Amino acid sequence: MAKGFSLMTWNVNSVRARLDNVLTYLDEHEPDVACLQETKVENALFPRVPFMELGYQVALNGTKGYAGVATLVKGQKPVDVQLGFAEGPEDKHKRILALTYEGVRIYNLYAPNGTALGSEAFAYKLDWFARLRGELDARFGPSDEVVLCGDFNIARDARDTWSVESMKGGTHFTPEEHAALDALENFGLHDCFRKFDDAPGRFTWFDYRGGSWEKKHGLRIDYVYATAPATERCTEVVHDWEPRAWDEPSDHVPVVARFADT
DNA sequence: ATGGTCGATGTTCGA
Repeated sequence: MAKGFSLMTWNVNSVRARLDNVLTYLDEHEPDVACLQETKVENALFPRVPFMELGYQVALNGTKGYAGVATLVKGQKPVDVQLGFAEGPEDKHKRILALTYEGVRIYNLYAPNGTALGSEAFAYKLDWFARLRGELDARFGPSDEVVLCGDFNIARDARDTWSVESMKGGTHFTPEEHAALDALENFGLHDCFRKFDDAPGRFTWFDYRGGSWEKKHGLRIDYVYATAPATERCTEVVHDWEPRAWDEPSDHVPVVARFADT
């Protein structure tokens, strides 16, 4: 018997710049676990107190001014916290934080952006996904309850772009990135949102530039992936566009999933 | 038309 819970993932693009928005959202929605990406702050300067006042305990993997993830757990101490990859060279960009909640291993992920085709950063992105698949192989089986959520910086298929044409020549929609995501899925992971909704245009990110939000020109790059037993427990995944319309928004929207009792 | 707007940092960079 494991208790049901709600899981939010949100790339907040600086937790300090977005503090009021994030606190407002957590206060209204009270997710049991909240995975934040792009916190852009070293651990010592993370604003722990206002989250603790909302009842959250905080697990941090941040660095100065760039990238960084944080996982907030409501009313419980974070269990079996892992920062970065389990093995091999350090994840120096601070993009991974895993913990266990109600029997589920929850990975909070901020995949590398990739910057430009042919760049070192693009090669690093592909290698990062390969290492992630390797870690799953080494530590879990597809019958374990594992959830990977966060900003994957890849649009999975044409429905997840506002225009395939606009993606040409850039990152986030290349054969190499799709192969990397396929390899991850082939471990035995399911795209939970697509269990409930197969429509195009269900975006999670809208560029600050060029009036993308007003035109609804976005991408779906934030995901909740789960192994089969966890996917069976998943009863809902919502992309909440409301905070994208608030003042001083993140360019990403929160994604909230619900997992049932077992 | 290779633009544009953020955030952290420092007079650019990554996204």
